[in-house]
Amino acid sequence: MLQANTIRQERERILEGLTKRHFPDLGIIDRILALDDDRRKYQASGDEILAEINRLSKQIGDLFKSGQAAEANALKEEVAARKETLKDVQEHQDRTAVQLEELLITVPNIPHSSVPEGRTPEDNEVFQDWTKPMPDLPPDAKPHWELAEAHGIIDFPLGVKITGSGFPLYRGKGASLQRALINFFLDEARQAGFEEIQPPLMVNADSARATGQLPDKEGQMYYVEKDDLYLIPTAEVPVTNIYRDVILEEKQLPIKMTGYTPCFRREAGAYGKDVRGLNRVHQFDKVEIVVIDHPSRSYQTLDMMLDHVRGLLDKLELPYRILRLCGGDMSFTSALTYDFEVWSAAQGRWLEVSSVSNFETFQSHRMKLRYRPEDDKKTQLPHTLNGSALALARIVAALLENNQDSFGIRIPEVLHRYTGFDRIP
RNA sequence: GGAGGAGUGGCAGAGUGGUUGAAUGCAUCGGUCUUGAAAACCGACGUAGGCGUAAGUCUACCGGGGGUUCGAAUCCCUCCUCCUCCGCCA
Repeated sequence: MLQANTIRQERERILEGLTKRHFPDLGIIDRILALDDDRRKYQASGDEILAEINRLSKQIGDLFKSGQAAEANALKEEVAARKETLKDVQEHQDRTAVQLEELLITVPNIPHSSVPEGRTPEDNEVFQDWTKPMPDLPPDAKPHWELAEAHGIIDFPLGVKITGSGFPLYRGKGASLQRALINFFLDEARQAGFEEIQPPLMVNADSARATGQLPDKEGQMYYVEKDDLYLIPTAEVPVTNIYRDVILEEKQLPIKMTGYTPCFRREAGAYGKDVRGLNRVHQFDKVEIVVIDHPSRSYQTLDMMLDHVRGLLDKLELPYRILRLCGGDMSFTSALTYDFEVWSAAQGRWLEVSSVSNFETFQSHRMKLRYRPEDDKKTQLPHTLNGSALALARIVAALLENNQDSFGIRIPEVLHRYTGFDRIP
């Protein structure tokens, strides 16, 4: 969420940013500013009345103590009159504050200057293309869902039986491969200085709101009505919320965390070839990296995170490219996002396996995360960043397809010590 | 799930209706002293919002929300969390 103050001070930059996003309602900015003016006006007069009431109350107390009950009772009536006025002012103030909040929460983050123009995924910029050779597939190459079935490592129908579509069941070497990838990703993150976190897999509404899932992505999350809890769509939600309502010391920055969790996404209404096999599922495993850093360093940190993800994909020997998302395709909360896509050779398509973003102060403001600069008493908003490192299901899809030969599937060398086998079957 | 108790500043811990945003101790920061350090002493030390160039000043906040009252950390209602005992249980 943007701050009303920022909008007032940088109105032009905000308007340009929203234009780049193709945000349809630029008029909202001036409506916000008008509401904010109102809010301040109401607060000023409300505070003035409160101050007067406080003064009178003290006088009443003193009068009672010195036995002047009649004078005290006269003042009581004055207070009562002021409270009538106050009630009216406060109603206006509250209503204005609510309206302001409702508008502010609908304004997306302002894109970084490097974000390319564009409306749709086709407009995303290929930031780093794959220039090395693509996998050499056998003539009878199969898509991963057929390979998975042929080798008995993923059972989609069983997932349907037990739960429903989009909940794959991994078994045998398929299950081991999942576990191997998770451990590999976690070890790499730990070696890169990220603290490992095992967070709750359900969050309350406050947490979901803080990272921006509520209210804009409500339909994306599974909701447990009886306990008013949401299944997490990504570890980002619980892990970032560790620092909700926290004031950090500047020297604590950067804070680097990683966490493995299953992720649950409803993906309502999605069917067809895009969702075959592991391409899009309701439950998948992901290792997330989250960083809270000083605003002056956050874009270097973003580069560091890109390097980290590059390293993972290099070690897994998967062909990948990096996209810089255009203004129209970026998520609501992000200021700059890079997507990693791996080549899934048998399907002949790129699959998104990681999204690495800098949210600048958008999340920290929304969740009241601040830091205290060393040379200043006034708290500031740090930048928050996160990225997948990595999302499993599609990595597995690409791995199966790209590494198939006429006899089976070759496991990348880096995973051998985790799987305990080097081939499937 | 049942019964009882409790939630106050970074921590500990006073405070049951009237200069209490909140005593005191610890921690932290600045200073004096010291060759240096420690100790001792002096001082500072919450967050957010409004007004103001600033100094400053006003308002709100003692788990969350609501209420009583001229006035609430203090009384009432409600929710949440923690502790103890019982029940259940990976």
